[in-house]
Order: sequence, then structure tokens, then C-alpha cells
Amino acid sequence: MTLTELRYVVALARERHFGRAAEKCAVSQPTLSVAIKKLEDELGVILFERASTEVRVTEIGAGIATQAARVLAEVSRLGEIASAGKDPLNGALRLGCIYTIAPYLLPRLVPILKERAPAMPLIIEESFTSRLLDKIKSGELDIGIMALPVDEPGLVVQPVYDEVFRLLCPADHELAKQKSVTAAVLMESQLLMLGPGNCFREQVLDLCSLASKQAGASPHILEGSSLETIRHMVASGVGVTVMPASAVDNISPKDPLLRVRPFVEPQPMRRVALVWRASYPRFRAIDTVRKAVIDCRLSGTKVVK
Amino acid sequence: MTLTELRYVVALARERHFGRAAEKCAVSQPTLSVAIKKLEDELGVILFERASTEVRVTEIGAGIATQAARVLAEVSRLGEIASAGKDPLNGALRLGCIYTIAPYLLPRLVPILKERAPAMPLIIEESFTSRLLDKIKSGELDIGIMALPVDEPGLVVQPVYDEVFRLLCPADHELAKQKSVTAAVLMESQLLMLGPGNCFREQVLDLCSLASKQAGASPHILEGSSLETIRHMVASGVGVTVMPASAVDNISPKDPLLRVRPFVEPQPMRRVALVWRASYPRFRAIDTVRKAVIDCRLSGTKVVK
DNA sequence: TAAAAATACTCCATAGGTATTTTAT
DNA sequence: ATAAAATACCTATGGAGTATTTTTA
Repeated sequence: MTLTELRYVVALARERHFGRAAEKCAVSQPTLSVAIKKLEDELGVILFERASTEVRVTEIGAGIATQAARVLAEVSRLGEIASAGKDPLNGALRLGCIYTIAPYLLPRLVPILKERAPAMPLIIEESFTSRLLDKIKSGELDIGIMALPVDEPGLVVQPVYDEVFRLLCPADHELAKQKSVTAAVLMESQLLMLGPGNCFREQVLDLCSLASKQAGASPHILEGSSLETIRHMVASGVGVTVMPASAVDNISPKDPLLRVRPFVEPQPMRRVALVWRASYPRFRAIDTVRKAVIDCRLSGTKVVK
Repeated sequence: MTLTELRYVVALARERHFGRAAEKCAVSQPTLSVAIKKLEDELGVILFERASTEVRVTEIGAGIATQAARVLAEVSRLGEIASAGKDPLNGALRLGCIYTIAPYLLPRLVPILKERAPAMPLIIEESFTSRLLDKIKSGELDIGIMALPVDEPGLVVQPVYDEVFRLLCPADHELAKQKSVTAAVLMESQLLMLGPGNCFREQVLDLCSLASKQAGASPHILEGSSLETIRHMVASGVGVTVMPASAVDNISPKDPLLRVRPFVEPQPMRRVALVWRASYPRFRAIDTVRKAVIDCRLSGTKVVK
């Protein structure tokens, strides 16, 4: 049975004339004749009474034609679904973001995407890098925003921007007197940092190990559960911390409790990237996200490439 | 787009594995791969994300697969409709019968058919031969029961039985004394007969013209609107009439008002036939009707062939 | 004789097969 | 190295064409 045959049946049931029905279907009369006969043989039922004067639809033929029309209607809906889905900016995008980026990027990113891709609702999830990667691979998420390094088979990684780190210290701290600081100073202070699982913790630890080689000492570490928590702890004078620029560059130089200081060149930084399954087909959706991220113009960041 | 392709999509959406889906569809893996790709190209949409570890259904792919399953369900209903209609004894049969047969045949025929073809409801219409023929040709009726001659292009005529005529006269009539009568006696009596349009009228008139050649006289004719009306008129002594055997053979020899007498050999008779469109496909339904008519065993009839 | 459908045949597109390559883990 | 999908290539079915025949009014 062929969809074409069904179209022929519907046409013939309407026209009651092989020649005219064939014309409507843009095929020759024998083609239609043969096809109808083939379908009748297949169904084991006579659909049309052929007489020289006119073609009559049998009772069964009428039923079959009606049902055939229904089938064709459902088929046409297939086409509609496809064309609705043709636009990559149509349909939900499940976006994951690591904890140390989300609160600073998403408030800017979401409105931009909402404007640029109104038919693409965002389903957002914040988590650790490793959880995000798992969910992207399993298909629970479509795209992730996270810091490098990321190396997972089957996933595509596209760096988007580099973000420098800053020192955050109490306003009355010794280091607040300096215009810029070296990583070595981290050795000499009570250092607050995120708990395990956060990639930013690793990056800060890398910075420390680098510094410790030079200074020959280990920092005094105290852990906080989120950057905002750590920020409040710094404000209360517990110690200093390292922050991504986007998390602290909104702090006024005249803030009563906090001071932000850059590191000396070469400034430590993290590289933030988009990550998606290699097989994910909505390229334009990804690119739209990338451009939107860039257009967030987070302070202390520089677009890659 | 092919129904086969839709089956492949449904299978692949379920299996999420080209090899297994192909197996379920009883085709080779490349066949399924190519077909899916072809459909994706046609719809202009990626339906499946291919990764080496697993196949994932895209959002659109899921929608398409669901709709494809719906299409296939509707297609399978086509098959059901066909197999339900495969039995010629399934579905209504529109049966026409002339006025001078219907009241005597149908009371026996309908129960027989109802028993032998319970799934074939009868839609019955009584009319004149010419009206029946028109309706059969136009498709309003499927089959007709009527007296010959019938010669209409496009229609098939199958004689079923011959039915002799009888003389019906008042019990106290002169002719009631005879054991059998000749057609010539019709010339000598007040003759009741049906009005124009009835084929039986023509047959009786033929009988009279035959007789008049021998007797050299014309009958005194009075018209009635139906055989039953005429019967009552005969019973009231108005005159005599000619009747088909099946209409009068139920009259008792001891009936207080009426007498039935056979004609001498060769007895006048009518040939009753089934008539249908040459293109009408339900052969077995026709044959079932034919056999049922024969099995009515109407008195004074003899099966043809 | 004319109109309409069926048949005969020819051709080519394509669905499906096997063998092989590519790709990613 | 292995598993899975894609690709290449071949074959055969059958869909569609033209020309012709059959059928019937």
C-alpha cells in the first residue's frame, strides 16, 4: 500500500472518472487504473464499480476512501510538524551553567535570548561541571556553559571568553592598600574558597600551588559553599578570596566593607566555553547562545578568537 | 515519504539503535539508515542524533515519530475496513421487487436471507419494473426481482423461476364449474386487471390478444390498483381475473367466495429474474439471494435451468 | 462509432541487499 | 579493538509512461 495509491483512491472517489481523477493527480489514466487495481487486490476488495458510462464507488470503497483521506490528513500534519521544527530557534533549549557563572551571567543572558529567540524557551539548570557534562551526554541538557578544561568524548567544546580573577579582601585589610597583588599574597592570608566539586576551587588551588612554588608556603584555607557566601565572609573580615571578575566588578571602590584588587600580569584567568553533544543538531541555537553570551559584556572578560 | 519510512522512524524512535530497529523491521541496517536519512532530507529536519554510543531522538523527531505512529494506526484501520467488507454478505443490500411479486415472495424471502446472511441487512423497495431498472442503473438499488422481458444495457439478467398464471373467479361463477380453462374464456367475462405500468398487466393483455385471435372478440376490462384489490373485487362478484399462481394458490378450494382454476396446457406463465448492474461486485450476495428465492418454493413456480 | 477503462510493453527511479569504510570509544 | 552507523555499489521490483486493445452504449 502506498500513500500515492491512497491519493488516487480519494481522487477517484471524488471524480468518479478514471481520466479526470488521473488528471487531478497529474498522472496518466493507465497509471491510475493500475494503481487502483493493485490496491484493490491488496485489500481483497472491489472499491469501484466500473461501467462504461460511469464509475460508481462501492459501499466499501466509500469507507476506504474516507479512511484514506484521514490517513492523508495525518500525513500532512507530519509535514506541518516538520516545518514548525525546522527553525532551530523553535522549541525549548535546556541550558546548564556552573554555579560560579550562573548568578552573574544568566540575569543578563536570559533577557537577551528571550528577545532574540522568543520561540525558544530556556530550561535552566545550575550544577557542577561534572554533573552538567553527565546530563549533556545523557541528553537531559542540550548545552552547557562552564570553565575549561573539559575533555569528554562525544562533546564539542567551544571557548567563548576568558575571565580574569580578582582578589577580594576586607576594606580594612593590609592588601587593600596595594593597587594590584601577586598570587603569592594568597600564601600570607586566611584564604576562603569553595568546597570540592567546584572547578573554580581547582583553579584557585592551581594558582596557589603556582604561588607556593615561588613563596614556599601553603595558604590557610577556609571553605565556603558559594561565592556569595564567601563574599559575605570576606566582608565580615574573616579573610581574603579569589573571585572571577564578573562576580566582584560590580563592587564599588567606595564599598564600606570590601575592596577588589587585580592581580599583576599575567593575570590568572579562566576560560569559559559552551559545551554540547557533537550530534546535537540545532547549530543555530548554539550560535545564538554564544553571541548572546558575548553580548552580555561581563566585566573583566575578553572574547576568545 | 513512504509508509515504510514511517515504520522505520517509529521503530528507531523506540529502539534508539539502528541495528536493532532494522532487525525489528526485518531489513538491513544500511537500508534503515538510508531510509531515515531520506526522510530527514525530505522533511528538512534532523530526527535523530547519531552518536557512537547511542541514538537519541530529537525533540522534533519525537513529535514526528508520534505522528507517524498515528498515521500507521489509521492505515491499519484501512485494512480492518477492507477485511470487514471482504465478505459480500456483509453490508446492506438494496433490493427492489415489483408489486406483483413482493407481497407473495418477500414474506418468505426475508426470513431466509436474514438467517443465511445476518450481517446483510435488506433495504427493500417495491415499484414498477421501469422504476426499478432506473434505480438499479443509478446505483440506488443493488438488485431487482422482476418479470421478463428486461433488456437494459449495463444490467445483467438472470432468470430464476417460471410462474404459471391462474384464473380467479367468484365461487358462484360459471367458470368455477370447469376443472381448467382456456385463455379464450377471458373474452367472455368481465375481466379485472391492473392499471398501466405493471408488467403483469401487459402479460395478461398478451394472453388476451392471443385468445382474441382465436375467439375473435375483445374482453370487457375493469382496472384495479393492486392484485389484492382485484382479488377483493372478484370475491364480490364483479368479474374474473388472471393471477400469478403465488398470489392465489393459498386460496382454499372450499373458499366461500373464490375459486382458482388452472389454464389448460400450455399454461400461460411469466419468467421471474434477478437483475443487477454488470459491474456490481458482490456476486456471492446475488447468488445467496437467488438460492433464497428458489428455496421460498412458491406454489405454481418452477426453477429455471 | 465514440468514450472509457484495461492491457501490454518499456523504462527508469528507488528500495533493498552486500561489502566496506568511517568514526568514536 | 570494537561496535555502530555511514557510504559505495549493485540488483530487482514496481511505478509511471506510451501505444493499443477491449468493452459497451
